[in-house]
Amino acid sequence: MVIKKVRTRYAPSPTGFMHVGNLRTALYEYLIAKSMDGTFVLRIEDTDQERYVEGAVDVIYNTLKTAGINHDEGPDVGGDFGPYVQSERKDMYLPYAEQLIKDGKAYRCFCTKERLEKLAENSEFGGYDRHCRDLSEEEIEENLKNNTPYVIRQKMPLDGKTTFKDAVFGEITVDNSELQDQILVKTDGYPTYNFANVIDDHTMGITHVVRGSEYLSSTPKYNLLYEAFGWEIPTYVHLPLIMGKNEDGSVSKLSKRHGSTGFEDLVEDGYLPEAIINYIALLGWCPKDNQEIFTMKELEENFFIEGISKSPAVFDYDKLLWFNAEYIKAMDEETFTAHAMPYYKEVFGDKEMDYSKFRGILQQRLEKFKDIPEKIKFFAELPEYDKELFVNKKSKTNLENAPVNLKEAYERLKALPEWTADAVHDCLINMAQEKELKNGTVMWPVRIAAAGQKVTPGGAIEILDILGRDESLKRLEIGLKKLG
RNA sequence: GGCCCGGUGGUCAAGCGGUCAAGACACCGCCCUUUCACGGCGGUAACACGAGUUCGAUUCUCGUCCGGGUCACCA
Repeated sequence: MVIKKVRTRYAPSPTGFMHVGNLRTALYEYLIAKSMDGTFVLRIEDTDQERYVEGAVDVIYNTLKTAGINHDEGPDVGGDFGPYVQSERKDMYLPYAEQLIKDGKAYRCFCTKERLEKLAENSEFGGYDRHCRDLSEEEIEENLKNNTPYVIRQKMPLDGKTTFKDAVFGEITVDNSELQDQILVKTDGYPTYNFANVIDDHTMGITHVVRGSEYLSSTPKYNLLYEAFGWEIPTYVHLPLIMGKNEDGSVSKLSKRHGSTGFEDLVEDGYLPEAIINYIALLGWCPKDNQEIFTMKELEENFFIEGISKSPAVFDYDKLLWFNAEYIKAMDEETFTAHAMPYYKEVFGDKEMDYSKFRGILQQRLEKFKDIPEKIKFFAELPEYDKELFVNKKSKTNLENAPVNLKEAYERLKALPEWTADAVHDCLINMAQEKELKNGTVMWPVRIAAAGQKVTPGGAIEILDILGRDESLKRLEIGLKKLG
């Protein structure tokens, strides 16, 4: 038995927006191919002339690239099955449709849009009444002669059932009477999505058709097409939908109204591409050992179709955020600083700072890089604050002892021969010991005076260290004045 | 509405006839501690319901209910 090499395809239409649901489909197609040493193909489905969006194809390229989903074949990289853009394959489809007409499996429909609209209004079920399915030769000839615009429809069987097998949902059977005589070729000569899809998948040798489960109910139509052509039916892998929470608590297919659902939006919001990929990989798929953090390479090695879930999954920003923080924590210094630099500049401009010290206080408490300015802006400028901040029960500080201890700390710090983190540390710790105070009783007022805010990344020592001697002492003086 | 699919804690999810029903996020508590965070430890919380099959059902079957998807000259 010859085992065919696995070929999957991602076939987005260029709308200028890359939804995470689509991205997850792309990811799974990629992973299915890679996990079986197969080929991943990118095909652009631009048969809808009216929806063409400038630059939309670039959005697809950029997204796939930054997400780390690299295609082996596609419009930009070529391949043996091109062209990879449907509009460039336009001429391929009509002959197939005409072949079907010849075989009695499709027919020309000359119905006007008006007639169809009326039909929809009057009928409970909607759908086409197969008016042109059995036109006489003469009628067809006449219409053709008059250049009456027509579409080509597929002749669905009127009775019986169609059964197909899906790799994740199992066997699904549908009554053929449910199936409409769907349009294969539009009046403008372009194929419909469904038709082009089948032709392209077959001619491109696609072995695994991976797509969202919203296509489950139209799959029998696809299969009837494959059968009509006598082609081998591919393996179907339908993916459970990604859902979004609505304001009223209900859920529905994730869409723009659920917030940032585009890959670019998410990145803009501060989520790292690796974190997004890692998160969506686990939305609807579970590894054998429950591992959570995955590199793309690990995903390629561990992915398996049986691990795909049947039930829809709600997109959870909290969990995504957790992944983001995990990825930040795992970064080496260079990577971290590269990501953080734009935000440092936002706060300090071109001023020289010791950024390695910022990494020290930030890396463990950052969920998104874009939170940096908010966290460190007090270094650039002492905020206005109320002296009540000096009061803290747990540290045993109050308005009576804070001025005393702060004054003492100030004097000791001022006398320090060198201003290093260690020196500051020893100085304050020694003071606490000598005075028989909790460390916190000394540290709290110092930190408050130095930072001017209750919560800070890092403690008193790190803050004094970064601030430097002059600025630190200046701020402590302000604090003393406030307390005095 | 017809058809299709799904239903394990708030969320993601293991499970695939016998388990005290994993784990992660979120939440709560304790510890660590110089605030916050990180880290460590612990806790609250689930098999939608009803029949049937079986010695035994979360697991298999059917029904009910709930949720979602789909019914275009859009993809």
